[in-house]
Amino acid sequence: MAERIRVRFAPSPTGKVHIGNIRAAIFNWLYARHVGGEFLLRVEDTDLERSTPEAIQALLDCMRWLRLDWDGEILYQTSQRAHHLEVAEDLLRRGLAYRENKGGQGECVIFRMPKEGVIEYDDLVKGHMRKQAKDTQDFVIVRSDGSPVFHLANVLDDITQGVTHIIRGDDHVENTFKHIMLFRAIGAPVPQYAHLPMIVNNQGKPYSKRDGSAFVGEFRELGFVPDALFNYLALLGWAPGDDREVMTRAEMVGAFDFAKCKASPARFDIKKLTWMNGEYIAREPRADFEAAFDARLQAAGLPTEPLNGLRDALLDEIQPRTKTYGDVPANCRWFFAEDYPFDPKAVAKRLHAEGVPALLDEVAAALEALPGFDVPAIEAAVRALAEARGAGLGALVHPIRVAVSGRAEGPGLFETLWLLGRERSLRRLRGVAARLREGSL
RNA sequence: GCCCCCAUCGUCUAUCGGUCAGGACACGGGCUUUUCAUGCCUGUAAGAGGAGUUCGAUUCUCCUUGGGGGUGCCA
Repeated sequence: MAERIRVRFAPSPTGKVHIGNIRAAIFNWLYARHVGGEFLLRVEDTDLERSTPEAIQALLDCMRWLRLDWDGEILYQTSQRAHHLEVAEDLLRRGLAYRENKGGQGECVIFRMPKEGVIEYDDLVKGHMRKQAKDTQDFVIVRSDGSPVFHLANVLDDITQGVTHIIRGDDHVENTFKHIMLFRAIGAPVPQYAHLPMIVNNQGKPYSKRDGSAFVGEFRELGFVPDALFNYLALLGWAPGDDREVMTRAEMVGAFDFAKCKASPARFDIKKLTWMNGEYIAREPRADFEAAFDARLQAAGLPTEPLNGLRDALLDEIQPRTKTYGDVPANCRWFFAEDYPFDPKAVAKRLHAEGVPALLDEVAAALEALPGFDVPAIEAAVRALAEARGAGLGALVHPIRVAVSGRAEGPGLFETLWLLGRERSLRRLRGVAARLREGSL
């Protein structure tokens, strides 16, 4: 019977989870689910300074938000310290490691790397890898202060957890040769390795917070939905081979394959992520959209009920054009509050034109005279007025829109007026006309 | 310096020797006879350079160039 495949995500909790890091988690998860193996979580909390309970909580929140469910209990690396040191002692006894005091920092334990021959392995994404022993160096496994170093702890914990496949960032490639020798020295089977290309910025350097949002929490704040972020990140370095891009979890799990993973770095493109996020939001069930939508309005100090009611009709207009939830308050504030900001560019272009005040008053009068105030009637009235003035529809539509919303874009104008309601529309139209005349806008 | 890796449109990618080098994002144009969004149609845009192997290279090999990673007490 084949051995059950086990992979792991082994982050050190530092308070914030970097997208490059979570991408590694995503690939691990995808692979585990694809092969029906186990996805383990190990918290490498050896840095006591940064590994606070809050940092660990932030990590777990992030995992849950992205629905990266793990199997079994979490292994905390600090709990393995005694074991790590025992093994170091054993390596020492067997002459595979030695003590040395270099630079007067005290004695540390150093692992011996081979002096001749070659170390090689087959990387699931990078192919055959080899390194001459002469190009390697012995390395510290226990610091002079008695604490185990990453290399030792990492390898031992992988043995303890029965990890069969190590899927991690490209920055660990060099460590792999060291780790392989450690596995051998300890007498444990060497796992399979898969090194994922780095996520880089426009300069081709590792993507960092200097390049924009780099932590999962920030994307959450900005109003990206977890499935979109997951989907986008999964596509950085992997493609199913056909032209699918927006995919469900099940589709991604089904199609995932290291043979389709690229070995070259991938640039992070916020524009494409934003597009994909819009795709996900547009397809969300209305209840989900409403929950996120309301939360954003409330956070901005706005009511969740539009000034003129008609909430469902309003949401029909808003949902398909929402790219990120963070944009919600600014994009539809005028439907929920009487005070709404005017975009200076829109004002300059559409309102600061000859005859606009008179036009707005005329529109108001026409709308006021309407027997009923519904979309077809509004449209007919505006069109009739345009014709009477011998003007194009655009000459009326744009100033009206900016007057009632302060912005140059939004739902269709006739729908916008209807959603706003007659009284409010008239008041805004006349109010803006007056302000334009007195030069206060 | 030394070691390792990488290289297709601006970006993410498809192509597993023979393709009009395809798709998506972004950008431009058009239509849906108002904006924005959506949808549909459409345009611009790529195999870093040089050898070699081959009837034939984006694809295989080598070199150069460029980029990235690593280089004994970060992880």
